[in-house]
Parts: sequence; C-alpha cells; structure tokens
Amino acid sequence: MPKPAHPPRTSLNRQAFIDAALQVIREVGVEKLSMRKVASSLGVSAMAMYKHFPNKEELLAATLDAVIAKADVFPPTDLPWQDWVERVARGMYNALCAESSWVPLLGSMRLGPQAARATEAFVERLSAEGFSTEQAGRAYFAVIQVVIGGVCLHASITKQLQVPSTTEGTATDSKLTPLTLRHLKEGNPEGPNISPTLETMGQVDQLTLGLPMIIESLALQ
Amino acid sequence: MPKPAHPPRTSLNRQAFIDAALQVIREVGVEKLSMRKVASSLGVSAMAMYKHFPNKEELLAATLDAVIAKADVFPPTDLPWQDWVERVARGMYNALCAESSWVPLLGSMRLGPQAARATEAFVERLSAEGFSTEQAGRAYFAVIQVVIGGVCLHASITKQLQVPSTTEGTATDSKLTPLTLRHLKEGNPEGPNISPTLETMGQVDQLTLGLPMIIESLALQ
DNA sequence: ACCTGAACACCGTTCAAGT
DNA sequence: ACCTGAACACCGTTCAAGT
Repeated sequence: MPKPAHPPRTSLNRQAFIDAALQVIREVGVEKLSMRKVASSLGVSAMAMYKHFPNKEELLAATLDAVIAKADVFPPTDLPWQDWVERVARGMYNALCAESSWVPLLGSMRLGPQAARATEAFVERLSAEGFSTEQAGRAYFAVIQVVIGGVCLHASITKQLQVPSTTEGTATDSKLTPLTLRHLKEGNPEGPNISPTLETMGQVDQLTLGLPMIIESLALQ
Repeated sequence: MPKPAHPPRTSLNRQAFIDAALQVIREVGVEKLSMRKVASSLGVSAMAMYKHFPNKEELLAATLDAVIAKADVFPPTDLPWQDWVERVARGMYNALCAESSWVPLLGSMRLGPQAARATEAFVERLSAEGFSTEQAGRAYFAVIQVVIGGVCLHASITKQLQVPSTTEGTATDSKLTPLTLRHLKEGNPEGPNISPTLETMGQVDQLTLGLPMIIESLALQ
C-alpha cells in the first residue's frame, strides 16, 4: 500500500473547504449551499474544489462527518449505562437539532469514519456491560432510530407551527391547511379534542417520547 | 364563509399536476423533480403551474399529501389495539420505504390535511380504548418517531451498503470509508467484532427495533 | 499539482404579452 | 382565467488552458 508523501498540505486544503462549507451552511442552510458560494467565500474559483472533492455530495459527506466529530456526544464512562445511553442519545439529538438544516438529508447521506467511530464506542460500552454484541448492535440502532425520528419530528412540528397565516377563508382543496391545532379544531370540532395535545407537543422535547421506553426495555434484558 | 362556485375545474387541473408530479417522481426521484419536467410531461409550459401552485414547495407538499392519502394505512378496527397500532406503523413504514425518494425531506415538509386525518384517526382509536387524549397523542408521536427513524435508518443503511468499491488502498483522510462491515473490520480489528451485527442490520426490518418496545411500554399504562 | 474562465445543460421564478 | 416565451439569476459539472 503506497503512502502519499505529503498529506499535510492536501489535508489542510481539504479542511479549509470543509470549514468554509460549515460557515456557509451556518449562514444560508444546507439546502442553499452551493459549490460556488463555498469557493467564493475562500476567494477562490468554484472549480478549485474539484481537485479535493469529486462532487458536491462528497463535500457534504465530509462536512457532515466534521459535524459529527465536533458534536462529541460521549459522556464520561463512569456513569451507569442507562444514564450513559440517555446522555449519548440526548447529545446526538441536541447536536442535530442545533444544526437543524442537516435534517432534510438525514436519510440520504453517506456516513463517514466519525459516524463509524460512534457506533464502535457505543457497542464497546454496552458490551463491557454484559450485553452481547448482537444486543448492543440492536440497542445502538434502536437509539439512533429514536434520535433521528425525534429530530425529524422536532423539525416537522417546528415547521408546521411557523406557517404564516395562509390567507384562509376560502378553504378550497388548494389550501393545504397545516397540521396544527387550528386545522384539527376546524376540521373536526365534534371529534376528540386533540388540539391541546398537539399544542403541548410543540413544546415537548421530542426525544422523551420514545427514549425512556427503549431504555426501559433494554434494562429488562 | 364564501364557497367558490366551480371547484371541479380547478380541482381537476390541480390533480392533473399532482398526478404528473407523482409520475415524474416515480421516474427520477423527488430530488430531481423540476417544475419544467412536470409541466412538459403534460405537454404544457412550465409557467402554467404557477396558476395552481405558488411555488415548487407547495406542489411537493400537495403531492406528498396525495401519497399519504393513497397509503391508506388504517386496518380494520376490530383488531386488538396492540395489533392495530402495529399494523398502522408497519403500513406507514412500508409506504415510506416504497416511496423512498421522499425520505430526504421527511423532516422538512409541510404536512397536509391527509396527514392530519391520520393523526385524528389514530387518536380516536386509542381514546376509544380507554387512553386519555394526552396519552393517545403521545403514543401517536412515539409511533411516528419510530416509523420515521426506521425509514431513515433503512434508507441510510441501504445507501451505505450500495457504495461502489471506492478505489481503496490509499486510505488518506480524503477517503470517506462508509459505515460498513469492511470499515469497522479494518479500522479496529482487535475491538469487539461488530461486523456480523451490522451485516445483519442491513437485512433486518428497521421498524422491529423500536416498535415492540413502544407498544410494550404503552400496554403498561 | 493546483487553479482559472468560459461554456453546457440545467434550475426556480418574474414579467409582459397573448387568447 | 389560463397559458406562453423570453429573460434573470442562479445551479453542478466539464474541459481546455494557464502557472
């Protein structure tokens, strides 16, 4: 296996583009990031990036991995494992909610080495606690499932609530009333009164819905 | 509230665009759908759509609502509620996995009346079963959380596994090794052997990770 | 080895103009 | 009321050319 002689130079440049991408994302969001914007924020031609990343998707994958690395979700290992798992899940949830513009691509991104490192650390901890590798793996994915689901729910509910007053009154089929209290209130006034529940849901930490159930269920094994 | 005199004409045209959008999505995926493609598939100018939808996002929201309506996830109500909930969740999961090109925007889409109707039906069923509205609402969101998380996981794992052999050998920082057995095997050969677990995970129905835990936990209430 | 500029084939959306 | 065509301000990516 031939090792390249001068990784530092290349590595630095790569990192510079990733940092610039992170900054652009902070300013305009992931969905409006463009190769041209990242490049010009570095005072460089857009084509310069193609020496470091074969395409936009690869740049985004590398940038997401940098986000994951920075999140640093693993708490001290002297906690009881239930608390440890909870802390890990909450760390991931908070990191993703904070960088919420990544949410749209959660299901469609390639994962990098940092994501793999997280998997490893999680499974290692639970293995040390007496879980089988099989169990630990399933537990990890169950936690991830609940974290991702929670983040999507959080983003979605936030989105529904922030809908501007969509010039209602003429409720033709063309008006897409959002999933809000108002919708359900008007749509079915004699049905069960869901409104306060949904209203509350907007405030609630979406993670606390499923996570305790998962941990509780793990504890039985 | 003034009711418009001729909804059928308008409604039909709207529906035609939505149907065309569904067809385009089936062919090229949500992420490559464009106003121009939808319009030209109807043999019409791209600008024609702006009389029916204010922008692309609104067209997509209407189309997603049509998908939700067609999924028709509610099984007969004579099932025990645990089975009923499981069937609903599985129906949603399957529908979303089948139309998997929607996954990238799961957290960023506005929801339409069909989504609200689903919420209503779910809460109504659980209320009739003795749950409080509060409990039923939380149960609904917990199920949705697990479904969305499962779909994202499914899409993500599929994505990682289908990565082409990325000309490995020169493992510089610039190579983003995907989250696969290979990555973990090479990266940490002396650690716990996670590979078989991850390999299995690719086959496993991602929904079965968290869903039983949720239902089990609900049954205790 | 790295960067540039021009160019290609697309986008979403606006606007004036047609019927 | 509905549709069109041209135009604007963007995209990602390719390619030949520069140093």
